[in-house]
Amino acid sequence: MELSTKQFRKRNAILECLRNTHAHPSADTLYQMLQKEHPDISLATVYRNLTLFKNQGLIQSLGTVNGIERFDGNTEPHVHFVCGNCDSVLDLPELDPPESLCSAAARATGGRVSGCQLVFTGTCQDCLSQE
Amino acid sequence: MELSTKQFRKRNAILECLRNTHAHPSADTLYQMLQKEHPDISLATVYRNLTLFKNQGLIQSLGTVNGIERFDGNTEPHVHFVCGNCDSVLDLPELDPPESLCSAAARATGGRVSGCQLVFTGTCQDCLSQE
DNA sequence: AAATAAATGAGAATAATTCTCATTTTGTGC
DNA sequence: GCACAAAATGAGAATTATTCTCATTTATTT
Repeated sequence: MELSTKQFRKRNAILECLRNTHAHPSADTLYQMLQKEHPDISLATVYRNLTLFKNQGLIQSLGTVNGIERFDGNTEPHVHFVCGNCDSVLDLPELDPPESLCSAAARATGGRVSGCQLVFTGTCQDCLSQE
Repeated sequence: MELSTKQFRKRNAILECLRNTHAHPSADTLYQMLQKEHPDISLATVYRNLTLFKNQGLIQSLGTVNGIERFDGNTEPHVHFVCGNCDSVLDLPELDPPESLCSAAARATGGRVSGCQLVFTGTCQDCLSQE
């Protein structure tokens, strides 16, 4: 049987697009990236499905950078760097993620710890060289 | 000479209020806290001065929790815990802040690292006991 | 193929934050 | 103390990322 593009839900396209980039895009950036392949996609659909994926644990939110939420299709624990100049987000696979400290954090709070995030901030290499 | 309340700028009140709480409040929460002493304060003034303090390094932003920015009057490096149920933010002074890893992060990125944040997420003790 | 359920598009609604501008307060020089 | 300039503030409008509504389209089930 033939599979036309239309048969694939846009939902899958959104997830794949996010998984295939290291740019840690916002909903709107993702929307623009998707328009090449899906010219009729709606921004609401992108938001809707990102929320869905988040709740399902298929993706993670990095929180907001300059008031805009950023997403990561890689749910493996890893460390991030955020450039305060150009708002780019980089992975730092060289550094150990702090998951091993979760139990200590749970002990300290008396609550349940389900995740953690380590984020460095500063100026990225590209922005530094353009000064 | 007598010091009437009016002589004190609201700016100072905002900074003091933030420094005297461990609640990591939002701008609006801070606004409500301030209204007892300053019934005529404006929400815009709270936002304005928080932005100012942030730029001056007098306070730090914790980023957003559920789309709302949270602030911390304590600029000493320390670890945070965010409850995903009640949105409360707790300090974890028991855990080592990750500042020592900044140089490794700078090496990994090739950029300049000016700060870092370690945040644990989960369910706080209070919310756990209410289940 | 009919009926039901799920997903989507378009635009309106919401809400946190920022902006504008008139007014008030503070600081400075006389 | 008084006139003037500079800074801070209040009130509400403007902005904007995100969510919601609902009619339509697409997928699934029988």
